[in-house]
Amino acid sequence: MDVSVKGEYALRAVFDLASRAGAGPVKIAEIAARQEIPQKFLELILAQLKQGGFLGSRRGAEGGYFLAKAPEAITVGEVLRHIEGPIAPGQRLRDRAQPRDSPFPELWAEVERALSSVIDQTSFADLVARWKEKSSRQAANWQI
Amino acid sequence: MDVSVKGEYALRAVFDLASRAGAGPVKIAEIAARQEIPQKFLELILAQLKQGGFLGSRRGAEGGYFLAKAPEAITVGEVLRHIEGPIAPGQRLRDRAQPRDSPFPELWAEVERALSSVIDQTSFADLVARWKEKSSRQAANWQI
DNA sequence: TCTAATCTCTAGTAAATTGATAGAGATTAG
DNA sequence: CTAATCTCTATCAATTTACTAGAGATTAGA
Repeated sequence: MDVSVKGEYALRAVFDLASRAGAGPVKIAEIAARQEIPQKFLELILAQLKQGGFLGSRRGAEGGYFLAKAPEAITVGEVLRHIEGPIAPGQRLRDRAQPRDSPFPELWAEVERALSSVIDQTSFADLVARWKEKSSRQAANWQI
Repeated sequence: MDVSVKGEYALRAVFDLASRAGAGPVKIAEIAARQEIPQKFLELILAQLKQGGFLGSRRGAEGGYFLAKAPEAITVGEVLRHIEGPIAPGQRLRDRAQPRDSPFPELWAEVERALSSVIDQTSFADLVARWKEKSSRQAANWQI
């Protein structure tokens, strides 16, 4: 019921790119350093995110990765589902037998709705906005 | 981000006992058969649930397991957390480095609140009530 | 007191998943 | 050309997951 390290790395990477959207390709090595992600591991994750349509890339010198869509158009839920597979609980036993009329499928549906109300409603533009908000408040405190 | 098979078995077992609350000990073999859980695996799960204070047991002939509290006093969240460990996301990297002021801790907190609003507010008494509701509606349909 | 029925405790284990690492190849800017 | 990057394929150790095995302890009832 938690998010894998890989999933969290993926979110951080997309966030990193979202906070630099429009400024050209960003090198894997830069993202790895800033977000403290093992570089070779990050390479695999970025490739998977590209294959999922979230990122674009350019090879060669001055190459790197960039968002394939606007930050407003990418949600946390989409990225997480693409990296982690189905997020909803109650899936592991869905193929196996389950006793006739159990109350659990309904419960899992409720859980999924609750989860979705957060992760599918939060875009990377939202995350960047909140992060800038917080940074500026901290800066204000420093003044005092 | 899903519930383990073990976790779902645990919920089913507690549900099974909740739907028979007050009627004396229930044998592992019965629960295993009704809920379609491998018996030897279920034994371990029930022992863990007992150790968590959810169940009581009696050994020997006519022995079995029973709820240690009223069904109203046991929530899905409690059982799940006891079997699965922390349910909240964003925990895997909590010890390792994370970049200064990231927007994710706040996001994980939101996710946890959303999750909690379902699993910590749903008791096994609720589950049994919903299940009886559904059963009686189905019975009504059969009449027609 | 016997005995059959149960829970209990300790081990073990095959398969899958996780979180990486290694290195050669393809592509591009300058 | 060449240095800088992304890309592709393999490999791998550690951990977790979902079980199974079997002997031991306890209890109800005859």
